[in-house]
Amino acid sequence: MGMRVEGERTAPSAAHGTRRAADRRPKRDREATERRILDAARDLFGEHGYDGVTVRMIAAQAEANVALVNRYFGSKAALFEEVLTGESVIRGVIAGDPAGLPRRLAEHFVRQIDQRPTTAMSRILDRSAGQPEVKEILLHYLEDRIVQPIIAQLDGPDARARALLASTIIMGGGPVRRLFGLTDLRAADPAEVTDRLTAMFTAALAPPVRREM
Amino acid sequence: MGMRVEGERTAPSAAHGTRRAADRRPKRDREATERRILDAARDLFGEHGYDGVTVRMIAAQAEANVALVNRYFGSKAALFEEVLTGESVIRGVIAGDPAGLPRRLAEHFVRQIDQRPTTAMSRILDRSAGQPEVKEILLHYLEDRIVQPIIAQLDGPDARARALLASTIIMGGGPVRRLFGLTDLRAADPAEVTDRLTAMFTAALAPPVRREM
DNA sequence: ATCGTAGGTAGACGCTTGTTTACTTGCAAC
DNA sequence: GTTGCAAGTAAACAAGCGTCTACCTACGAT
Repeated sequence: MGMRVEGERTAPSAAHGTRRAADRRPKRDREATERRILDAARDLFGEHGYDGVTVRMIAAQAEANVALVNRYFGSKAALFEEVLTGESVIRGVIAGDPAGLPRRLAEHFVRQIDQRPTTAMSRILDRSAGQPEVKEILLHYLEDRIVQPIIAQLDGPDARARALLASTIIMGGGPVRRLFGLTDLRAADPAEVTDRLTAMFTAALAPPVRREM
Repeated sequence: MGMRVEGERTAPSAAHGTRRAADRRPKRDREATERRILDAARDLFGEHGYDGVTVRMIAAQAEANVALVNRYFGSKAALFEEVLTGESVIRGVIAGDPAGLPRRLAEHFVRQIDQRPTTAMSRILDRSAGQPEVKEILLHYLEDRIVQPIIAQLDGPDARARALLASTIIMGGGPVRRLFGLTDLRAADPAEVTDRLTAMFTAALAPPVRREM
């Protein structure tokens, strides 16, 4: 329980002041500790969201002292921001030819259903929008990483509104997955689900058809 | 600020033990107090979600004492459940002919964008799934009020998966609205947005087309 | 008038949160 | 060795949380 594990540090981290020897791995390695904290934070924030995670949980999973979280990262919110800016999987999904964007988004969605350890990102989004202290952080992330890149690929009017409709699907996936579990969605044919989602994203993003009234 | 408002009670509440006179409105009216607490809870839970609301906030908005919240409703979670079971707007939206279901859902979505004091429900859903104590409450609500009614209207295989995809849109609306505000979505033509959402819901819910492989 | 009781209140309980303050300890240079 | 300093630790901080207990007080019945 309260025992401290000595082994299994991850990397030499050869930048401890004036370190010269190659394999020297000190028992006290700030860089490695920071990395363990960051990894634990990414893992836990992805699983439970901002409010669902305490700094003590992070410290425990990182096998580090509670005080180090704030000492190295300033505050819980700053650590959250650091985790967020480190994530950039969705960027590669959005980039590409505009015509294939709906299908790429759909495949990304399905991919998150299939593989168990999902990219922490989309799971962070839903449950973390509570406190005003992180709302701004989240807003910036979504704006820069999702909405604006999508808008850049859209032609025609109301590009922003269309991008927000697509974001609705993206952000709704988290709560649904978390509440209902993945088994129900996994039960269906993946190709079928992908086609459906592609159609949904297309409906959200496609240029407006001319309407007579 | 700390002053107590005497007037503006809402109803006579003619069931206070052996009350006989019609218009007698006591300064101490448990029924009215319960109603004020319930209204405040519905309002605040809808605005900030379960975790974002404290019983002290509820008591303050209801102009009631903090202890009364637990005395009358048992606990914060129980009050939350009461609020949830009292909401049933979405039920009327889902009921009707199956062919028009996507459009009814879309119109419901747009309606929530347009009118400012939205039905508290959909705004409660997103931010409230944190603690296990409410997860089950939420799950039951969504299952009984949304997923199962939708499934009942669907033909063909994978009805549950299709209903969950539609739920994704429904549940994604909350976070998007809360984070990005409504102005961006309101800026677009409502009829256009409704058409888009109808297409999105249709793509999620329609019976599968036969696929050759 | 008075009295019982239900409605309402103030305050504290125990707990958890994020954060900070002293303190100890390992490690490397001298 | 001894010393200096960064890394790490334990314990407390103030604030906020949901909840509960002991106490007032208004009001209908007597």
